[in-house]
Amino acid sequence: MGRAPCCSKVGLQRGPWSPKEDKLLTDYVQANGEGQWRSLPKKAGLLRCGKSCRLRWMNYLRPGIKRGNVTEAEEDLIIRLQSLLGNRWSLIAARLPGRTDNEIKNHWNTRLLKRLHKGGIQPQKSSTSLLSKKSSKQPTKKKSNNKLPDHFHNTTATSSTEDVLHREDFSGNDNATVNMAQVYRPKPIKICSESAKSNSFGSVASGSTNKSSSNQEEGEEVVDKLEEEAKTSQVSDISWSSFELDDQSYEPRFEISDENQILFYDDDDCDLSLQADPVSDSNLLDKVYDEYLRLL
DNA sequence: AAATTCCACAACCGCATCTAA
DNA sequence: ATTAGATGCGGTTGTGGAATT
Repeated sequence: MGRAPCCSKVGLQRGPWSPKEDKLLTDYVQANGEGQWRSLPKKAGLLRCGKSCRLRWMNYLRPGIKRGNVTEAEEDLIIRLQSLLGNRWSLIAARLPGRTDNEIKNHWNTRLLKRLHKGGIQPQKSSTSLLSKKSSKQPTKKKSNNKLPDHFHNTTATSSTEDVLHREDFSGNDNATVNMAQVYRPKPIKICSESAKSNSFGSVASGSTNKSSSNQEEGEEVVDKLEEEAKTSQVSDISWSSFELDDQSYEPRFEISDENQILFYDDDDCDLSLQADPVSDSNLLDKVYDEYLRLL
């Protein structure tokens, strides 16, 4: 079904926001909260379209937004997540506290992409992400997932064997820009075999970006295998720290720390000190996976 | 110093998805 | 089941400043 424009553009202000407009919007949202974007401009005395207001608030005025100075750790995380998720900028942004999807997207398009190309690397597009099975057109958007508890936002379909990757709750935690790229809250992640072996520039170059269908199918097999085991009441026996496929053992690119944080790490060439802490709660992964299964 | 090109980023646009009537 | 409004997302464009010629 087609849609009419979100608002009539007649008489509306466009282009860069003035400080006065910013203040009007900030004051209104602080007083009334987010939402109702369509009616907000009128109520706030702004000659802007609701979409524009939402974008301005989300990307620039919202408290806790970090601007500029993207650290190497953050860049590395962006690259890894992009190789894993494709151009799901909102998902990637959710793992970088204070960063917005727009900023990450811009950073990727203007810097990281060029850097990768310079290195002869062909980053994968959205349609070829390791977690993409369907079309490249917004394959995993499931808005209902936002109704899940904050710490367990599921950003993909949960009613089938689709790829699953959970959004974490990072509110109030601002540690991810230090030396360690941190991801908060363990999220059940269906791991493709190749994704488990890839990371950053090197791994992107090593072939995870040009995944053949067979490799993708391999990853899906792993996912299916995990689910199959879970269905046969062997959940507690599933180890998320490693798994096997065709007599080969694949190590994940992350571990879950005792602070419920997922820590990405490299195996050789990473200079980001992304060392994994030992998992102190041996049942944590099973609990997380249980929670994931309940959602299914 | 002026003109041109490059670059980074803010903002816009169209569409997908959710939700309520 | 259908429809329309609201929201969110990703791709793309416009623009101002920096760098280069």
